[in-house]
Amino acid sequence: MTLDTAVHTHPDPIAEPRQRVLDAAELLFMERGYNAIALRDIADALGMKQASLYYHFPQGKEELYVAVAERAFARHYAGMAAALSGNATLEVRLNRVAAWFGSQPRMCLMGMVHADLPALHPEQTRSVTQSAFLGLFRPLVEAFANAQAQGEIGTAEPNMLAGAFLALLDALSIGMTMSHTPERMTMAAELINLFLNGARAGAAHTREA
Amino acid sequence: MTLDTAVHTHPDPIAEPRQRVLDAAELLFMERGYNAIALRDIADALGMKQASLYYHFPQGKEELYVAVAERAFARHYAGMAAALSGNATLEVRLNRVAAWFGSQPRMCLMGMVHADLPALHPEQTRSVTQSAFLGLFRPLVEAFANAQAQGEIGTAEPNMLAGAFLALLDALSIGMTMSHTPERMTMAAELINLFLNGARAGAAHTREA
DNA sequence: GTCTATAAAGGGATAGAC
DNA sequence: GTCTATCCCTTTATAGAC
Repeated sequence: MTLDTAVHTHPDPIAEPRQRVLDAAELLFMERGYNAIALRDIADALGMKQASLYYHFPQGKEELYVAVAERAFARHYAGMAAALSGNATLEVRLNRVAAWFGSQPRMCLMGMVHADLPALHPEQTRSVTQSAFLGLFRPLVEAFANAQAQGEIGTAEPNMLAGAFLALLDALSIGMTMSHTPERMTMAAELINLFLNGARAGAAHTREA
Repeated sequence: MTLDTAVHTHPDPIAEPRQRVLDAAELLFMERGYNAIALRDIADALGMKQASLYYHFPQGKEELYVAVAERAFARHYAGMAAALSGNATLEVRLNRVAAWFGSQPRMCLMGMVHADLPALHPEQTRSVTQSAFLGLFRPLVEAFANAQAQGEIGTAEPNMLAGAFLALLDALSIGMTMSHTPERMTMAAELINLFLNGARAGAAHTREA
């Protein structure tokens, strides 16, 4: 399966510099958020002047941010599909997802939903939200629903499981940034282990029964 | 136990208007982040002019933000202590924590760490981080370590458990904002149930053994 | 304690040369 | 494709009247 995604299907000579801009912008936007980053910061990272960015993204900052987000979620759509494919157990799949997520530029999902999306025009907010749903949330929901059908885990709401799992992945990248990480993948595996044991055992929202 | 915290020990006639400013600022800062909120927004919410804020917080925006954060974490310090006190099971305690957290103004912890703290001067970053640690993180770490000593849960790293639990609480408030909530506390209880089952079962970071 | 007025800086965006 | 120059709006912050 072609994991290098649908982004550069043919090495369009006009599309390549655009990717360089997106790369630099993604690092900054995803690291510190839409409001914290000035176009000037991105231009500096590229060794160019702020005004030059308007050649590549005539609509300015918001267009650039949306393009960054859409591209990132498209990449995740492919990466998640690969991570969740095949006949492996849910545990193996989730560890693949964590590995994929960790291999990507840091993305603070919670911060994005909380602070970035509200700063965009409503239509853009909708679009980016949809991409995030398709790229990250839905694949997980389906994986959990699948595992339930196989009896691998209990009957907890798949939407909740997906949300909780994404929250843990999100926290993991932050925890890594802060604490002097005791081997990233070790902690990911421990977290997944914890999560899966919970999903296997409990399930239904009744515990007083 | 006096849960109305150590904030207004004596109704200082000079401290009250300050609290009103902090209240308005907290709602906005914690809801959308440091960079997204202008002093003007806060002044508007208070029905006053932007310049007037400098009477209460002469050092300006950063001082105001830090004061908001410190006060919020001090409140959490008290609220968490109350929620985790007594002889109840860990499950009851964690549900009390979730209830407490849900009763407070929304605070996007992940977004804060990710986007707000880096925008402050290093010394302030340190101070706020410390308050967050004391108010939220450490109490949970101790609760988990305690539960482990009692054999209530397995031997997973308490730091990791606390981080994961906070991440879930964080995601819960966001999930509530987005999806048309199927009863907030129900979902909290389900999440805690899942989390606890995981903590009870697994524990050690060895699963291939 | 709050206001008006204004300085000073920052950041998004446009025009036009090269 | 990138630059310089500039416009203009927003935001932080200060000065001083009331």
